[in-house]
Amino acid sequence: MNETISNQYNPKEIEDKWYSFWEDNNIFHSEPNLTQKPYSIVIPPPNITGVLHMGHALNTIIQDILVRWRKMQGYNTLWMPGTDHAGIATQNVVERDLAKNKSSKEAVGREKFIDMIWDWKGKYGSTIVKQLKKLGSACDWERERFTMDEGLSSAVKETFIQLYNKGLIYKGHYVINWCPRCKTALADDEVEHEEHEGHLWHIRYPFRDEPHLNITVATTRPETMLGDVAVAVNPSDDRFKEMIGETLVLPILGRELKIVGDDFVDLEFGTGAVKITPAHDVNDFAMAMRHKLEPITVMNDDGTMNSNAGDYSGMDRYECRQALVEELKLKGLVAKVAPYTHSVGHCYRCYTVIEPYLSDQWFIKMKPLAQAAIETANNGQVKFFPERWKRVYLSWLENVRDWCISRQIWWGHRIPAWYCEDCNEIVVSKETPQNCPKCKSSHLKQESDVLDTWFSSSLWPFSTMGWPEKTQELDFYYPTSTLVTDRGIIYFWVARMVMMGLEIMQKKPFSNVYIHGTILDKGGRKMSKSLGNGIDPLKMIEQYGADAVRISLILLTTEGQDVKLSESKFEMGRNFANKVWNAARFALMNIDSNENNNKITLRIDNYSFEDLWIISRLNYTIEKVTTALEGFKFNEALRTVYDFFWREFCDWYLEIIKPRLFNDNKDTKIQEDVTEENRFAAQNTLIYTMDKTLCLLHPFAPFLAEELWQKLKGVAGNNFSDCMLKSNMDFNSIMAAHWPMHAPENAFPKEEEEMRLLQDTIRAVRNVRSKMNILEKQPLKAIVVSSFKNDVNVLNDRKDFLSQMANLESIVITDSLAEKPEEAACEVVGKIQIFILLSGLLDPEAEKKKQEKKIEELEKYLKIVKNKLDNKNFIEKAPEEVIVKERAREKELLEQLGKLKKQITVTD
RNA sequence: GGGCGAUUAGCUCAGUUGGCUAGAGCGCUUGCCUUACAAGCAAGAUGUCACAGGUUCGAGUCCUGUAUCGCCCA
Repeated sequence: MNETISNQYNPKEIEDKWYSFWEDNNIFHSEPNLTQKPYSIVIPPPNITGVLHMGHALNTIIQDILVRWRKMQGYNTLWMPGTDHAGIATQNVVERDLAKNKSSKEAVGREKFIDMIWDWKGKYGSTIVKQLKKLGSACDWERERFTMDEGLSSAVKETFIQLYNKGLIYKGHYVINWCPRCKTALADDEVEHEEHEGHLWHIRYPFRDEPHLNITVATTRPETMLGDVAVAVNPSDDRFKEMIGETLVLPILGRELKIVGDDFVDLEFGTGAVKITPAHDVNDFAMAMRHKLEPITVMNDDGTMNSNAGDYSGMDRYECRQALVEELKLKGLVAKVAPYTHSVGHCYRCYTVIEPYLSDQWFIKMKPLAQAAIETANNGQVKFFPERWKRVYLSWLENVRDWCISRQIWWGHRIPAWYCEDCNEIVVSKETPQNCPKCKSSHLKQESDVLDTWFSSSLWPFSTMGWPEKTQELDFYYPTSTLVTDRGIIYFWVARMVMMGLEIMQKKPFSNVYIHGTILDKGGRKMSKSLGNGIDPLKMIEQYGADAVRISLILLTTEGQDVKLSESKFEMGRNFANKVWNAARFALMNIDSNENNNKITLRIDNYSFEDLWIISRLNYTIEKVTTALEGFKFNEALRTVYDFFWREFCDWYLEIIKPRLFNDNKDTKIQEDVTEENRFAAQNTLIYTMDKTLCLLHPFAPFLAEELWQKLKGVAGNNFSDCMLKSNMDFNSIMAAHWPMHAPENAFPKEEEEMRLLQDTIRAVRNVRSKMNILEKQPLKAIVVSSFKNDVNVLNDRKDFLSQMANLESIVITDSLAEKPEEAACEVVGKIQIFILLSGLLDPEAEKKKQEKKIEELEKYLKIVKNKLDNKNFIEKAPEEVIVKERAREKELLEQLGKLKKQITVTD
């Protein structure tokens, strides 16, 4: 007996140990090596403000599975980790701290404020990294990057300059999405739309020359009317077309407004006449440009009304709305107030209602970049899993507008542009310029805006590998292999990485994009802080172990579908981990140490039937798991290992081989048949199967797999036949073991077929036992009848096997029975009939009823099968193999029924 | 308004190219503390595959439509 391990798996005892072992041995790290095949993944960099949630956990686990699996397959694997500076989010956190002390970023100043954020980052910015490690992430931490570190900042500047010089970046005066709380511009996709039940106000605008007449316009945001510069109607609208060119008077401010004709106006909306407020609406701005109208901005950057708003100046936009409507009502200018549901944009960081706002911003021209990104997906160079996300990606790219990249915040990459205070020249440069290149003035002022955080994120796949320097990493690992992410950032991040990769590197950033589902709560709602319905992965790791969390999540996640999660679901993973642990415990208790084993040379005939069976099942499992992983079907891969390990290896194989292992126990049946070689063959198969299964399991449950693999290896030794794989590294770790290979010579279909027959027979006996309330420990007498000679032969060969697994004291196997045994319970399964002799225990009435019920059931099935076979069309059109199958089924059913009916007659 | 996904056992979900007497986990019933595991073992029960049409020898699977729920875009 070898080292005994606890009879319950305790993950806490081993997880940190193995993580340190992997880190200390530098096994997560890789270096470019042109003789090897690369496999690389860049992590979606979590925000430094982030705290690990279930979404991160799932995302991380999937990447870890891929990385560990490919590493075992012999790829030179890089998983590039890092974090994102998260401009607005991080700035908000530090601002909130300041506010607690009655201070503000304005009070401390830009430079000091940025220092404070760096301090904050130093203190808390690695929280999430530590949490990722708890999950077991095999990231190359030596290469960890941060979007604001020196190298990445250089990449950002370089990219900006390249794009600017190519005319793909420009500065312009346009209506953008403005968050009045964050006081910054946002990109279109950073605005979240939500249906609001608001109102549609119909407001009368009188004609200048005939004040008793008016045109009614409809708006959901009446406060913006203060910025109106015209009223537009559709030129084909018979109601209004005669009025084009006439002049209206804007109520309250008295501004004169021309009526213009524009096709854009929707005849159906509101009254058919719309006010034009170019400074506060994107469409109005476009119309104003067409009609050469000068925009008038009526708000400040904090959402209060500015001096153009007359008496309303200084009022908050919503106060203003209310007051202004009151005034209009008093003046009799409100024609109608209709309830109106419309979509309202909110800031994705603070959920404040977005204000369309005219301002000076920097933009990237998207059309040319998008075109290349579209082609790359269309020609299959970048593939999506599941494929449907390709369409989502494409539809965004096809309709994308120019990307507003400037942000009026302080934390981020400052735009590398300077303005000459003398001649207004814009200088874009990587280094701070000393003089204006145009007028030689030294009065240069740097642009105060920073870049959208997603700008730096879009460079992530190559900036992390050292670009703009020429590095070996870029040569070897770029383009990366797979990107794993959530559907929520297909626009923000995935599409932009493709555009930037193609533009800057002239190569796609990755080949595959795997989009996983979103983790929801029990009721199918998104997990969120405000709802308080989140499940903390760290708490679950603490409670169940990291492997249990990993196993459970993967078992629950079918390709790309959302996952409804509750805490109790983690029991599934824990129970499986415990099962694996205990199987290994069994192995450790029942294998000899390696010295003994080395004395014996095994030949194929030392192996028993069940050894070949489990080797064959394992072989099949290896193929299925590998294929599933290749298709990103993680759930199917793990489910396959799970079913094999539990339902075949543990439930059957381990039970079957017990007598061969317990050779010092004289009570065990069929002891005398066990030779030294045969016993060793069982041990060898046991170890072999454990070894390979742990390898298959390792990407999913790395801690457990490593612990048990090391333990078994410690006992079984390196030279234990060929069952243990040599490490491809200088030291031993399952991380460096070879991924098991499917091999045709390990398939034993005959044994698999025979095992099915045996299992059916054994289950039938156990079934009788259970129905008759006979304890397992009580041996039974059985007679097995089959008119199929092959079945009889197989069963005869495996008599001991049957006796052992069904606890039979005697067993008779025959191809026919002269008469039905007295007082016997009968089961019919497949082609065979089993009698269990139960003198004095049997209730003949109950037995008869049971048989009748069975006959009824079988006749129902027979009818279905007959109907098929009697159908001429079926015989003509169905494939041969299907017909053969149905015929066999018919034959079997007839056989079963014949036996059962005879049975009844005899009983009567 | 447009797009996508879901609807299968009490619950959570699998179900590849149509061949299905529709599966798993949890829960439930019965019996077991059997020397790896009670986080376990053995045996079992449970379904108008959302609905309505259609294609087909054959539909949970393919097509059309409807309903409900969810997500995204405008």
